[in-house]
Amino acid sequence: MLSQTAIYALRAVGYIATGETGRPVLSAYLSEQLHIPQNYLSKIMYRLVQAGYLISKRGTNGGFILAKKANHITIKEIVSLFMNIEQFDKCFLGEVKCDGSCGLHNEWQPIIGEFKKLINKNTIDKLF
Amino acid sequence: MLSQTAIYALRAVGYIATGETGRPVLSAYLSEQLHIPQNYLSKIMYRLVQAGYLISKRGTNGGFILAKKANHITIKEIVSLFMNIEQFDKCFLGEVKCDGSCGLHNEWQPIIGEFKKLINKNTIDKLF
DNA sequence: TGACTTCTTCATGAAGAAATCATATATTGC
DNA sequence: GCAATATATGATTTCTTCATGAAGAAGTCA
Repeated sequence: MLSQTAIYALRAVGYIATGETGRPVLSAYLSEQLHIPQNYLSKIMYRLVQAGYLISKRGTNGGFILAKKANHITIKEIVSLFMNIEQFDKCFLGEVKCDGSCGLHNEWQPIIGEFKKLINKNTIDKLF
Repeated sequence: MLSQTAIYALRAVGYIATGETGRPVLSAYLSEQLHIPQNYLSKIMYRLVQAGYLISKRGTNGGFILAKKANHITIKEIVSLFMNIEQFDKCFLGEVKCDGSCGLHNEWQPIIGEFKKLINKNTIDKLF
C-alpha cells in the first residue's frame, strides 16, 4: 500500500516526533536505529526539508528537527511527498473511474475508505 | 495493493468466468477487451494453465476455458500466483512482526484484515 | 583560523515489473 | 497434406523503484 520510500520517510519523521533525545537528530543515527540505508535516507530527509516539514542544522550538534508541531503534520502529507496518492482512488481491479459496476465495488470501497481516513486524520506523533 | 500483473490475471480469469461467449476465449480477444498487452497477457495465461486454473486449446476454435468451476477458484489463489501474499501480513510501517507496539496497529489491522477476508472468500465469478 | 561535523547534491548502479519482438509448436478444417 | 488459426516461449527492452558512493558546501566550536 505504501512504497518503501514513504515508509522510510514516515519512520524518520515519526521518530523525530517522539522527541526522545531532545536535540537535533542525526541522519546517521536515524539510519542506524530505523534500519534505513544512510545515503538513501539522506535524500529523503532533504526532500522533507525542502517541503517544509523539517529544519536541518549543519555542523557540530546539528541534525534534523521538526519544522511544525508533530500533531499538525498528517501522515497523508508525508506520504503524498513520495507517492502519487491518487492511486488510492482506484477500484479493486485498477479502474480509475468505477461507477459501482464492478462486482466487488461494495466490498472494496469501505476498505480503501478506511485507509484514506487513517492517513488523513492521524498525525505523525501517532506513529510510534 | 495488487500488482499490475495480478490485476491483469484477475481480469482475464474473471472475464472467462462470465462465460459470455460460451466458447473458448481467445487470448487476442481478451487483450483487446480488457486492455492488456497481448504478448504480456499470453505469458500470464500460460502461467494460469500451468497452475491448473485454465485449459488451453490451440488451433482453430481454440482459446482458453476454465479448468474448474468459477465458484471454486478464489481471488486469493489467483493473486498468490503473481504476488508474494505474505506482504499482506506486514504492519503499517512495514514491520513483519508487529506485536501491537506500533502506534497505528489497532487502526491498521482491521483494514488489512478486511482485505485479506475479501480476497479469501470471494471467488472469480464475483469479479464482473 | 582551522579542524571537524553534518547536510547537500550529483552521478551511478542493481533489481524487478512490465512490455515488446520474434519465432516455434500444435490443432483444425478443407 | 496444406493453409489458416492459436497458443507457447525465449530473448530483449524499457521503466520505475530502491540503493550506493563520493565529492562538495555550509555551519560549529575551540
